[in-house]
Amino acid sequence: MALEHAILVSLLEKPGSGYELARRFERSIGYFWTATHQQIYRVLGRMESDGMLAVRTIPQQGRPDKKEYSAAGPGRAALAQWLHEPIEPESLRHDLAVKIRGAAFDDPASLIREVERHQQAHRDRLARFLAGELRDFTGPDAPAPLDAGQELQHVVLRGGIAQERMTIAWLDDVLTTLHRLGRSAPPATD
Amino acid sequence: MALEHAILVSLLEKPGSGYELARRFERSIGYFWTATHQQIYRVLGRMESDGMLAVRTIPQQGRPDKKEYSAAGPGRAALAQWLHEPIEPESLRHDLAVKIRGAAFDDPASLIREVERHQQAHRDRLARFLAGELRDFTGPDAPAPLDAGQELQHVVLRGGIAQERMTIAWLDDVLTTLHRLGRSAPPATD
DNA sequence: CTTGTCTATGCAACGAGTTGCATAGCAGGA
DNA sequence: TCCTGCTATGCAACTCGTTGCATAGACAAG
Repeated sequence: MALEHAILVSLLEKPGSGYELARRFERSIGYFWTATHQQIYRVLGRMESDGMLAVRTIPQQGRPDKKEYSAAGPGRAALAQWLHEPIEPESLRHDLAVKIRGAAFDDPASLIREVERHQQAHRDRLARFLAGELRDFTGPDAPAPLDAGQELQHVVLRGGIAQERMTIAWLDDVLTTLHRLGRSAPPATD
Repeated sequence: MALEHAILVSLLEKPGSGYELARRFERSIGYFWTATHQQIYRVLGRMESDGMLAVRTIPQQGRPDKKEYSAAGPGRAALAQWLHEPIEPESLRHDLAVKIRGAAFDDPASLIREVERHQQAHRDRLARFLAGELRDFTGPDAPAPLDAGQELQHVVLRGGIAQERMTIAWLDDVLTTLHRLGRSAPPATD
């Protein structure tokens, strides 16, 4: 149920349309939450009919009207209430780990390419995160001093950076293990 | 759709009932995947009717019969096929990060307790992972040398350990930031 | 001129995951 | 004695998330 709250946070940071929100979820919000435009439109519609959001319809030429949402009083109050409720620590879901463990019943070496592909995706994501950090928080064009909201955005981004670095290092460990098993052990054929 | 595959991996490692699988998902499989008994029973039923699993009914006294599942030929073949298909790198879902960023619109200091609670949960999980590593892989009672399956289980567990260590360190960073904002900045009231 | 991409919204169907409840005997502690 | 918890399975109702599709004009590249 945190998608609602992620949307509220994003709209408090800056009002916007469903389409704009979807693009933010590909960028900065995407550091810690993903959502497709479908989910976003559905949840926005529900929140609007629950009176959690204010809407302003902006007519446009040659394209559908833009509906700009903002988090009005009730939405902001709902967010504040949620912030004071305890939540459960995350549970893990890691498909690649399922594959790694499953490789015992196939050829471990055949997974090497897949692991390398994932590692490259994480390297790319790390590069994007570092570029964003430089642009928004630590580079010469960044505002100084940062306000509280920016400090909090920065510490969340540092979490994403740490996550990617850790994952890249772990996948090195996985690759070393797969290479070692490929040399010493034939595929399991039990 | 990876729950099916996680179940297949677990059943290949050792056949068992739905109930036993549910408990494995609280332990070793839980390093990288969680599932409740409801999900497991439902998926087991579907896989059984699809002929992916072999079932053996074991009568018991004073409790319902146990249905012991094992991954027969078709199930194993399906797993092998999935292992050779590429999958998408994980997308992140981190409720606590939503809260941290939302704290800009509330009192940052009021989140400190919640973050500390999460950090403690991660410390506990790290302790469980380290105890499991000692028991199964690096301690005096562990088998030596490890076979390929055990090596792969170990590298997955090392991933969990690295994840928990990274998270604990990041939450230190978050706490430092929240304390700093609590001292210097009043809650946003815009 | 056609193909593709971007803006902007939305429906429909499906599968995945959560929560509450139900059955039912057996064992152990307050 | 009562209450809690363990083994063992399962139904029902719900929300969340994904995928495919549809509309429709603007604009750029080939």
